[in-house]
Amino acid sequence: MDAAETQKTADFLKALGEFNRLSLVYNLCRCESSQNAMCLCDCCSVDASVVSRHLKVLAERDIVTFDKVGREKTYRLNRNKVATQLRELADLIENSDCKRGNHDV
Amino acid sequence: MDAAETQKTADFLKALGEFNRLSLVYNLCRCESSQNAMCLCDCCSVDASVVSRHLKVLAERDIVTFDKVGREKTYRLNRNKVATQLRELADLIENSDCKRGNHDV
DNA sequence: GATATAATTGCATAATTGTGCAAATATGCA
DNA sequence: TGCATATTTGCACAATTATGCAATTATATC
Repeated sequence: MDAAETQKTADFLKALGEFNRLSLVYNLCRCESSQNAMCLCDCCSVDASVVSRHLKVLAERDIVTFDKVGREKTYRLNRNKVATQLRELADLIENSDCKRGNHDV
Repeated sequence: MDAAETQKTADFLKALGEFNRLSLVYNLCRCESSQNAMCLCDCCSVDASVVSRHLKVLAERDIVTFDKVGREKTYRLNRNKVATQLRELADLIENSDCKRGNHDV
């Protein structure tokens, strides 16, 4: 586990680990179709500019993806990608143990 | 998903989402036996007081547990608990979708 | 072109967080 | 008791981050 990899995982977790950003994720979680940013504003009582910045952070970590349609940006959650990353971390934490067999992590 | 629950999950992710703390977790990951704090200091180049504080944060979120043996505190990773929390989040993100069947989340 | 809406950006600021150092506390051992 | 080691805490400070507001950009519609 090199430092760059560790940093990347930390950044991913940090992106999810903020109240308003996690609220946005949960909000997108409940919707099959893409949601535009203004719609997402409703779920957290902060300025639209703040939502914009939080969505940018989530997009940078590939937690959400967006399409630009006209003047609107519609966001959707990268369900599989996020779930996979979380499960990989879970597996690593649960199974890696040099004393129990060195699962080459 | 109420606000308190969201905050709790965010705090858990935030605890893991910091470089030195995640390094400590990875370090504990590789060891079956408990490790004392001084030993854990080696994995990140920061002051012992900093390690102490990071371990406190991890303990507050129940990511690690410790035993006090003499003047030493030995820490071990709550593998199952952490892995379970991560997997539950993964499942929620991957499966919850009101339009696709409302998996009562 | 004029106007309205969606989203971003610049700026200032408040709040939080990570850090190191020195001192304090707790424990073990001679 | 005196000294060494492990850990925590108080304090100051640097760095990061979250936020709101105003201005700007981009696009749609009249």
